[in-house]
Amino acid sequence: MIELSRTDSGNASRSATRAANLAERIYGQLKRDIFDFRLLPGDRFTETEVAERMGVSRTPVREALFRLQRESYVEVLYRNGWRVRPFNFEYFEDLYDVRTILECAAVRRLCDRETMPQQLEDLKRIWLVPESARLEDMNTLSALDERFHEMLVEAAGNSEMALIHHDITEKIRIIRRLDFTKPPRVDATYVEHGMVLKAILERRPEPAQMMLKAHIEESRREVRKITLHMLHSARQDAQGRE
Amino acid sequence: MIELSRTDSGNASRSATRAANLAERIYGQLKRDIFDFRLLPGDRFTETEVAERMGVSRTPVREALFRLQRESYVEVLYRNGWRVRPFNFEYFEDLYDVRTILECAAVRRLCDRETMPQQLEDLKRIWLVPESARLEDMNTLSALDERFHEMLVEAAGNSEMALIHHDITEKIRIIRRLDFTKPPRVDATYVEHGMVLKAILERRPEPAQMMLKAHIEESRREVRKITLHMLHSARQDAQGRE
DNA sequence: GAACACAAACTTGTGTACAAGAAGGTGCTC
DNA sequence: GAGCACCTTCTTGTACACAAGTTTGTGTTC
Repeated sequence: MIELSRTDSGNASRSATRAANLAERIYGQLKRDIFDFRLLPGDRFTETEVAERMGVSRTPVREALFRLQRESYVEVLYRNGWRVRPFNFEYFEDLYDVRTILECAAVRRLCDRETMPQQLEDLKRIWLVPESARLEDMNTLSALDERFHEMLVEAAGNSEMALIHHDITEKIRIIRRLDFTKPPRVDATYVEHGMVLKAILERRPEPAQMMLKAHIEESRREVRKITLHMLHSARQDAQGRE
Repeated sequence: MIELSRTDSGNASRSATRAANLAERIYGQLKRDIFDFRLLPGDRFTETEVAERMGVSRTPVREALFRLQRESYVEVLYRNGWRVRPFNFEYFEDLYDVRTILECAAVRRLCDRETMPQQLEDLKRIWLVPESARLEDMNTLSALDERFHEMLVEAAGNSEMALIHHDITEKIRIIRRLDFTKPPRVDATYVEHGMVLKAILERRPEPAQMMLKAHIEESRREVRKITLHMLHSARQDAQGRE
């Protein structure tokens, strides 16, 4: 089976299961609420409200909220409740840019190495496969795509860079998933990832960076188109529920 | 007077003054304790201990500690106290690398612009001065050096990149200050900053990046030498006090 | 009817009490 | 004396009570 593990201290989908402490569980739950648009950008809520809904006291709720605040998902209004941070497209654009910078730097470093790290082998096994062996499940692919980019950076060997990149990945996941709603992008992803990998293995940093950049740019463009529509319908859903 | 303001939500030296809430004050105080080696890497302590010393309850102390944990200054041992994270030189090396990557990317972007942002003018007024007008106070220079690099990144116009770079700056400040303990480095800093600025203003990205890289590398080398000695004597001081 | 003062209802910030669990010392057994 | 079980002590995790301050609605005045 494919190994994709990571220390992963902030994954919204998994942190709920291993609930070492309440605060972490609340953190995961809130994050998922935001990601699944149950809590919409701009929505206001109070600590007591969350505490009652989750059946715990305010203490762990506050701890979770402070973490989410630090990660800029929510903001506190002095003695006046909390708010899910409104969508800011410039924010995501900026994050995409930083992501590109870091990944390109990682690729450059990889090409400079004489021996390739294990991660590259793992990636080859996943992405350099015949067309018939390509996966089709959107959720799996979305997760694999994330791991492709993260593992590239991890392979470069700078843990702090990998950590920062991981944080960015977490932050843009909320809109990035939308990239995999259309099948054509799936095939394109296989092709583009494959080309990047080959360029790295052939130690050709310039083409590798260029293709990686183009690939991210393509995905970003796709997401940009979908997000507005998505947000709109989520708002309508929410109104329908009221 | 020179304007160097920044939103700056985590500066150890300033956050204590404007104590909006206790948690922030404790945060600043603890950070300063770590920076000034009153709390040494590896030192263990408890929440109650800190709370009593600062004359507050555990609640704001915990909030402050969680922030410091997230910024990887301290770590919690499950139901067994807290510890100042032991010095890890690889950690600082990695951060220096990421810093270099981000600043080089910023410089590249700056060179691509047709009009230069205001920040560049400010930096010129500080660093492109005759030798006679150079400042000599180490603390001021250390702060100005930090702002030079931060402002370069801010000038590039990507707020998220600037934020990440700012976080890194905060994290390496504890050892970076040591760079300004020797006068020769002061002169070198003036020369090197000046050269970088000129190269940017002349829209020559390659030399600009190379010089910036060399400058950071030089500073890193200097710090590397001093840190070990510094840490050693801090440990001896601490033992003498016991 | 409009504007202002006031009070009631909430909200977060902080302090405190108690619960769950880890570590280390103490006494017992062999 | 060595090893083990137990218990005390101390730690963080959580709940809850109260303080400080904001908002909002209501009543009064003009």
